[in-house]
Amino acid sequence: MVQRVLSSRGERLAESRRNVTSYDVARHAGVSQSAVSRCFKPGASVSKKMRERVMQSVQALGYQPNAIARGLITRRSNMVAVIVSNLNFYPEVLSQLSARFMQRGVHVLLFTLDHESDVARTLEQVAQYRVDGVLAAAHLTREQMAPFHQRNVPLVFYNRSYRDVPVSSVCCDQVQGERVLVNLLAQSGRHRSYALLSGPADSVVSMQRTQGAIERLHELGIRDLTRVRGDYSYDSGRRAVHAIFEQRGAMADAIVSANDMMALGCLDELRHRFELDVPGDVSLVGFDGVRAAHWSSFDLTTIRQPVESMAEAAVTMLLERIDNPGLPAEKRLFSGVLRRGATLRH
Amino acid sequence: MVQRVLSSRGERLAESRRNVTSYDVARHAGVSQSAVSRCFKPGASVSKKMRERVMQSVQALGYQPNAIARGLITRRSNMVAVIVSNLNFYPEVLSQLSARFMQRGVHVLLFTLDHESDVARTLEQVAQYRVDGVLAAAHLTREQMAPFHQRNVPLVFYNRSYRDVPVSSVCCDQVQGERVLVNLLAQSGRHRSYALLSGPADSVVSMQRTQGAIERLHELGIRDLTRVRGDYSYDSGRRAVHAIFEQRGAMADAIVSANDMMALGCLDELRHRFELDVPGDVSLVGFDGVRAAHWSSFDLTTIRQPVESMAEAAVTMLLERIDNPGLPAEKRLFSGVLRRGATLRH
DNA sequence: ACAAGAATTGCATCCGAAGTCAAAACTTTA
DNA sequence: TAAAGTTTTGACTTCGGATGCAATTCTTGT
Repeated sequence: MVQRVLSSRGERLAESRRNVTSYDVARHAGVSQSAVSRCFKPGASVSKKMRERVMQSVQALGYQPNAIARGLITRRSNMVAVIVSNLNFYPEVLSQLSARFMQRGVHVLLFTLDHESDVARTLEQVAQYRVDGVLAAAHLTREQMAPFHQRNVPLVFYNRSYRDVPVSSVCCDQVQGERVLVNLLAQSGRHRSYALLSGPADSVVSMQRTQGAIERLHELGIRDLTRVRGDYSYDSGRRAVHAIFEQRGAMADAIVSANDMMALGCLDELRHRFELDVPGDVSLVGFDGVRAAHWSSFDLTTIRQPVESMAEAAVTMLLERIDNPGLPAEKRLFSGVLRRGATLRH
Repeated sequence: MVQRVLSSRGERLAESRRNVTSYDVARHAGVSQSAVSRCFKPGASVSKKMRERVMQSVQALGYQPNAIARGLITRRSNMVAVIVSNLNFYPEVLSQLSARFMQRGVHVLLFTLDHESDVARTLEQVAQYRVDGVLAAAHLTREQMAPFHQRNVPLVFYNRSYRDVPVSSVCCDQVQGERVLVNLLAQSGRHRSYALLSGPADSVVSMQRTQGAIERLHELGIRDLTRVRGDYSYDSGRRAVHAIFEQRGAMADAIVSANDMMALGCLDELRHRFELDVPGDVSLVGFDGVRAAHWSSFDLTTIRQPVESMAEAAVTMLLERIDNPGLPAEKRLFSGVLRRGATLRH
């Protein structure tokens, strides 16, 4: 009962404070609705006098064009979906993407995925909002991509590439990056035993990094390699150090971590729990170039992903494809930038 | 010329692959469009037979209701705007908010603000998309809030409270948190000189924290207080240590930092540049409870903001107000949780 | 089997802006 | 000044789904 009363009051309120529409403006200015609409279309045929009159009414009434209605008729929502998994790990990526989209007047509908989220349902939602494009920093199966291709919705992946699928992507060259790091470790000539700390089994990025490292270690004829797995988190890095120790019965001379967070965990555990010196006793390399890797407690040797360039490229690629649906898929691969820190023995 | 050809091809494509509409489904199923619409409205009056027939056609044609069109007629976009400043600092907040909104079937239109972004323009965009509500983890002036109040769009602030404005907010009690920290420092009885490291001048949160600390220090009769200012970043924390040293001619016994990031910068600079012992020579406290504060290199004493509870509260408050516009503004204040680390002398 | 009532369905209209096209209002030229 | 050309303007339709209401179908009771 109370509920009813409240909601009816709400309705009355909503009724009285209905949003100002282009018709209201038209009436107020004594012109047609079309005229009002045209005043908001850049490059439309409107006389100065008309534009002034309309804008005056717009000001007077506080009119704001309804982007929803506009989207319906133009079939352009002016929104893109950004799908990210584990937002916590790489906040800079989203931050960069968002800023760049906003700058170009495109709005971001954000979808975050975690292990418990229903990907299918999420993608359904993405489809229902008729976004103009999708930027995915998350893994999708081919079946999940298919609807976008069918509906001709441009799709660009960030740091996920699908070898045999003609879909656009912007990636950092994980394999090459790891090779550079392994080279660096090998060059010092002071490491006999290596440990490789991978990321989650279902992460393609981790797989590529791991593969790059193994490949190069193999080429260099390095046999003493211990492999452990983490989940990209700092804590799993700490645990990994114990796993390595238990597996070998001693610590490795060099640890190659699939990302920075885990590397930092390793570093802390090596120093504070094992009381080992890095780089004196153990060398350590990471991947990503997160902020904390630069902190003076760590000064990690790592490969920095050129996030700014990658974000710019991804945004540009997506918007180009929105404006021009005929463009073919394209994969852009950026090289990571080596950052020499102090976690590597010379 | 090429342009023209391409775009006309694009149009033709778009024409042929037009999205499936409810009319298409209706025709395919031999029923009316209303019937199709009703099948997607929970609790609508539809017979089993009808629903089956319609759903079969829906499957066959791959129909997805157009959320834009629905939003136009229902005046409910089912989207909320989330406005955040400096996304990099508190990724967990956005992550929590996004997950909770998604879980309740509400979509997030993300707006990020930085110092160079045009707030007015951004808010205009928010208004044009007719979002059902706004969750702001950023500072807005009263004038900037006004349009939302006028249009009856619920607005909830995260960690920004406006003393004299009747607007809803969910905050962490900054003042009380700082008082707890100062008490802790004072209790040890080993600190004579204090330094207070504030955040940016335009940050209300920083002001409150600073105020809480000063207030309590004053009550405790502590006179030896050096004040410096940072910008919340790790690097500014490092610089602050130098500023303190220069200002006093010596290091302070205790440093109260307005956030964790700066505290970590201080910590690193104290240890590695000044070669001082923390907590042996200097005690240090932060605020926020970011991940890195827990890392074993730091083990910072800080106040953890209960992000999960706060995000849940903010989301709930906003959605309640969307469903029931009559609800009055409400301010919820959560206490921070003291985390005793190892940066405090006993 | 039929009337009364309940449940289901379809028609018509609406949401708010944009685009088409022809009429109207200006310009320019002869 | 009239004719021809150009620019502006407004009437009307459209986008795709939701909803009030009347028409229809299905129940139920007698």
